[in-house]
Amino acid sequence: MVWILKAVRQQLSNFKADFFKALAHPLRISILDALRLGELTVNEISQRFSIEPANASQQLAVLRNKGIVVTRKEGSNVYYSVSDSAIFKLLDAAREIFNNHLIGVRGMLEEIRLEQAQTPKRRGER
Amino acid sequence: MVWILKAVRQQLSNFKADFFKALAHPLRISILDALRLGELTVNEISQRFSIEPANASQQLAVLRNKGIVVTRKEGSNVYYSVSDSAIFKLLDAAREIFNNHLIGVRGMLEEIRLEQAQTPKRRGER
DNA sequence: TATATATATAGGAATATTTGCAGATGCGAT
DNA sequence: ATCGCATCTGCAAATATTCCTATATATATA
Repeated sequence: MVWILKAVRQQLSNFKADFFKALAHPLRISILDALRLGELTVNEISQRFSIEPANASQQLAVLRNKGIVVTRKEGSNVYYSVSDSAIFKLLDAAREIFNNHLIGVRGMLEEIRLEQAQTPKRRGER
Repeated sequence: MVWILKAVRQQLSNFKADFFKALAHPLRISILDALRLGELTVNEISQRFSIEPANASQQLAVLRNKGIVVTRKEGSNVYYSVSDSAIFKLLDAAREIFNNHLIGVRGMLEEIRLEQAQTPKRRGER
């Protein structure tokens, strides 16, 4: 009957992996950071990050399907908020790891430099 | 000059996302859990999880590229260990979230059920 | 009722990831 | 030097994800 334990452990790993997969997207990370200050509607998020409302709704759906965010409907608006402050604890732990080891900072600066060199931004552009 | 801040924030989100992406794999989650008790060689990991050594090495390379694990070479063996105990803090935070909300438990049971019923595969089911 | 707004979902093309396997590399022993 | 072992890397097919467009649904307003 040991195979049951193995199967459960494997399934647990699968679901932890799915959970991290939900976090493994730049836009979704940014959205969660924005939700630190409180709930936001799809429209507000789409405006804040200059993306299509459909795209915002899609990314929020990914977070919602994993239970990371919850919704509250008011009129025709849907307010999204983080379901559990432990989520922020997790994000803080991630930040601590970044601070400890400066993972990828050199590469990050390099990428910014390349990005600007490829598509030079004009003055006053947001 | 505001675009610099935006670019930095976006790059930070990119790198956090890459970090979570490295965690977003069942095998890599299992490997990190196994590394809680101390360092392991590629061979030990491949035996413990019944996978090809090449596969173990590949998954460890993903973790190594993100600085999540570090290596120590001794003879022809390479010992892997977690680089920062904050990693375990993060995994614990993830576990707390799971315990708080039982994220995906319904889906987990569902998947186990489907796995058992996989032999007679049904139409229209994912 | 019709119309506009807010959100959700379906489909598809472009892109990225996973997986297993073959070959390459490095190291110790003979 | 060759052999055996441990590890790493490259390749390619299968699979999954992203992002966009179009459409659907629900709600408020005129």
